Amino acid sequence: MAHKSRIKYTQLPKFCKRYKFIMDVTTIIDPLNDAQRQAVTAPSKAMLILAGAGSGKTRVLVHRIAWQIEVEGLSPQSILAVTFTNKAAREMRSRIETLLNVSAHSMWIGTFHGIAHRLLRRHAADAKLPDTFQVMDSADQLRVIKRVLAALNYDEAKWPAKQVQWHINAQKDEGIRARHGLETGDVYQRTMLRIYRAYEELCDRSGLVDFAELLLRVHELWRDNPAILAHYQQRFQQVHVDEFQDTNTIQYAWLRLLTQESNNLFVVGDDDQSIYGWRGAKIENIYGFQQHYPDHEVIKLEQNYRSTGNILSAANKIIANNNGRMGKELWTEAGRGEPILLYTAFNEQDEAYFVVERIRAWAEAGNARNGCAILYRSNAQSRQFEERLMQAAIPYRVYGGLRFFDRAEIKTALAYLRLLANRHDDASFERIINTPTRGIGAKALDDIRALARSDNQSLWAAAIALLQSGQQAARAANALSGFLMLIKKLAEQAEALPLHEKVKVVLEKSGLRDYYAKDTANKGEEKVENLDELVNAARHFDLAVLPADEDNFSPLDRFLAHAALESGDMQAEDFDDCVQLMTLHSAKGLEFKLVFLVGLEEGLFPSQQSVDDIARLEEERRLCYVGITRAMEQLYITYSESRQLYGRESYPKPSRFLREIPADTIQEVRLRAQITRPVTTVNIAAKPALLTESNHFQAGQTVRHEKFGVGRILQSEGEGKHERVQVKFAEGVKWLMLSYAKLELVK
DNA sequence: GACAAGCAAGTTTTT
DNA sequence: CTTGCTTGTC
Repeated sequence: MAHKSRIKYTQLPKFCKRYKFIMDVTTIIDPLNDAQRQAVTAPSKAMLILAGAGSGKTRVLVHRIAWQIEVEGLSPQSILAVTFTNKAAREMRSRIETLLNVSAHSMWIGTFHGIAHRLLRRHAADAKLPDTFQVMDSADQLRVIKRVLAALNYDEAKWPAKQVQWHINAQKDEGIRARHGLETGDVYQRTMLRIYRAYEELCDRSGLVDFAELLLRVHELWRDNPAILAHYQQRFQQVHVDEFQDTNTIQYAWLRLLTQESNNLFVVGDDDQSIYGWRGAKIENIYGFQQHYPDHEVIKLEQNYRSTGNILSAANKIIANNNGRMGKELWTEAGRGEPILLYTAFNEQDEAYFVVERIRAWAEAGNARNGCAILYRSNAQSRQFEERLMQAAIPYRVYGGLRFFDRAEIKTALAYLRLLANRHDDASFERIINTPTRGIGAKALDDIRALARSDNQSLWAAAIALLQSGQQAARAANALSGFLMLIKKLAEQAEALPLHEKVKVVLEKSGLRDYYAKDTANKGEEKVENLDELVNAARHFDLAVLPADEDNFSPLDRFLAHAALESGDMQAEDFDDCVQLMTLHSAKGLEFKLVFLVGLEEGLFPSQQSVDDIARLEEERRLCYVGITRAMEQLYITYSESRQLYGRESYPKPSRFLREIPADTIQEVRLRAQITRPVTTVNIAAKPALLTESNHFQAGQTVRHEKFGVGRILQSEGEGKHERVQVKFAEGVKWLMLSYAKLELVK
């Protein structure tokens, strides 16, 4: 494909007139600052955009793509844009549509996995996959691994399935196949290799593809089929990547194959926000990029449009403690804003109490609750905040729970559908052969498995063979034949129906819906509702205007792929007016007017498992940087002097990250005096306990606690709701909040 | 096949 | 302390 003559657009206004889309060009260019504009209008070559938090990275991507189409004259089909999450892909697509006022559906905008899946569907045969291949999510994968372990007779206690899964995925992420492994390693290596091999065989026979496999397969497809690779190299004139610092080895290898001829790779990322090293993301890819594309250009986006000066100053100072950064300093035209507020809690309940109290006041001042977030390092921390919020009757929403498509009943229903799509899907076969129970027990299943293994065939084929052999007892044979007939009948009945009718028929005729309806003990009612919701989801799928499809997906295939690849989608709704609770990891990419960064304690944040390793500690620091830069107007940071951990009281030290915050950006909240006063970075840890005359309790008094028994008050501090006392009980010294500990004066 | 008791473990998560 | 999972019993 011949390249059109290209003009440099650095001096934009002069050239505008040459184009008929003058309006569009100004809408594309005008809202950008200099660095952004430079990135958007750069000629086609390898570009690395280092985009700090809140510096408009999505804007640059969106405007860059618009620029390519409107000014460079590229057709939408020649645009590829890759993201990590479906949410990011959706947002990019819709923003392009808004900006250009055209449909973007002919552009390939999607996740690495979504795009890989699409490619594999198109080139299934060349990728050595059956047309009917199905995508497994990680729960499916875990089940398959458990099966493999059982088949190989490995003790699950010694070889935990989770660990095996982690190992296999790590291998695939590095592009390593089981056949590449050597038998020479130690027992661990050899065993893992054997399991990996058996797992690969099973997946191949069942037509199952896990997430890592999607990427690896596409890499191999392109590597081994130069004609196919050349086709896509020519088709995609511009390749855009979001969150480049999160790419792993195979994803980057895949991008390089695609762009090695034209160097047409435009990546946006932030080394300071790389927080997924633990799951294979290679921050090194940013450095690799500079070597692999020698003619690349680097543009830094450092102007921040989100946060106040104080917040940015703290973020800059903290991240400056990391080594080997690309180097970047955020700045803003906005003023310094409010100081960051630091609260030292006595225990985790006090911490929650304080946070919720501030949220209540903030909401009462007329702010929308969903503009406010509580961010924590680990999920377990959410509980006390939830309890407090519930007591205060403040609606809240916790991110990261069980997702719709991950629910057991949904997975079972999907297994029926998958077996209809592909009879040799062993994982689905096993899941549903006796659910609902139909008298097929362990014996029958063992026989089927044995036959499948000896004849190297799928469980479905083996089941038919077993039945025909007539070796089973009449009862078992009847049960098995009943199951096979059921699937055959379902397939016939559902054949011509629209998707949602298919789902409905499957739920009814399989007896699955009845099975849960009768199960009153285990929230069966809720499960039935979920199953009905699945029918609904399928109906939406039917109604959605599917873009004219170049690929040969059946609606059922699409639906199943959607369930595996976009399982998070259904929980994204329902924002309402809720306080947002989430981990720091899930907060990446989001912003809130008011942010509470809680639990800044050594051992918790940074996490205990990370403190001995510089690389991991630096990732924790980046996580802290991510957390701080979520805040737009006001940031609170809290830590507790005591915390219940695994049923034990612990007395953690304040997080080292606190000491990295410049003193002139932060103030300590002093409830007792109802004022805030500046705090120096040195004395944060050394907070003297204050001895005060208290309303009811005084040092020296003896009190009774319903759980700890009788004790003596050592000291007290705080007033009103925040009054607390330190009491020496037989089992130790405790700080108690008078507002919840029901203390009784003994004398 | 359902249910209870016993036991071990206990960051971060998307696809 | 909690949760989730395996084990054992009816």
